[in-house]
Amino acid sequence: MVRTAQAGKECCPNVLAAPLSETEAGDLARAFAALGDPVRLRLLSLLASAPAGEVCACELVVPVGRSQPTVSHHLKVLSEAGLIVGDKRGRWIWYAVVPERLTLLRRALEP
Amino acid sequence: MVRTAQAGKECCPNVLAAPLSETEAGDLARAFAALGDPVRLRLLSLLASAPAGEVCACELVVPVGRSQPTVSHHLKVLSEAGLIVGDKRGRWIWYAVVPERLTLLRRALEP
DNA sequence: TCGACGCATCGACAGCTGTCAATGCAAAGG
DNA sequence: CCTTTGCATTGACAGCTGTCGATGCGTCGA
Repeated sequence: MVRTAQAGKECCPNVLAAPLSETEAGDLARAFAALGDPVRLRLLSLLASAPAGEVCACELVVPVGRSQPTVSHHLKVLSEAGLIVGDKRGRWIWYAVVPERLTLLRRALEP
Repeated sequence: MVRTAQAGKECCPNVLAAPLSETEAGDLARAFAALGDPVRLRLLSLLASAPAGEVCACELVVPVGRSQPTVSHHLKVLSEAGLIVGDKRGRWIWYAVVPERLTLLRRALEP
């Protein structure tokens, strides 16, 4: 497993500090690409701004105005990018953001 | 002189604070999508880590290992996303990052 | 057991994207 | 003037991506 430094001190590659290696650039690019879609940004926003910090997937379809399969697809993309996690409870799946992952991306853009 | 929107409060949409509108999401998504490519991230990184803060376009082709038209294309994408600016001097064009733009994206990911 | 429900997967399709060779174009330099 | 140089644009193409309807699969309630 490619444990490229998890949340720590010299934790993450920084875009603005030194030239990125190809692998660093590839990893970061996948994460940013996951943010590069308006529907996914809105999904992320809906999850983060929910009082409970998590939202049932069934409540995400209407707000974003896409079909259920499309929403499911976007949730998968966000999930594979490590930006959200899903918790299955009975028939429902509750999704929540992974703040550490967002922090890592924010750090990558720090001066 | 651009004293619009007192820089502090409603400066920029935040993904994690409240549900994004479609236009906000679209605008942010375009910016993040520009970061969603390893070649563009490396270009950005090369510009930012340059001692002079800017780099001649002619010095970007070899490091990223892509053809000159491809590099030109990526520079255009970054430029249209407001992440970099080009300054033409004689035959050369010197590119530099726009730190304010990156700060705005970082803010969008703040808790 | 059975039907309804929630979510994922599949198949298909249009549109977008990254890439390069060829070409165009403006700015020096001769 | 003509040539060279640096960069952008064009045309073309394969691969990826967002989208939806149809379908499959597991989980509950009746």
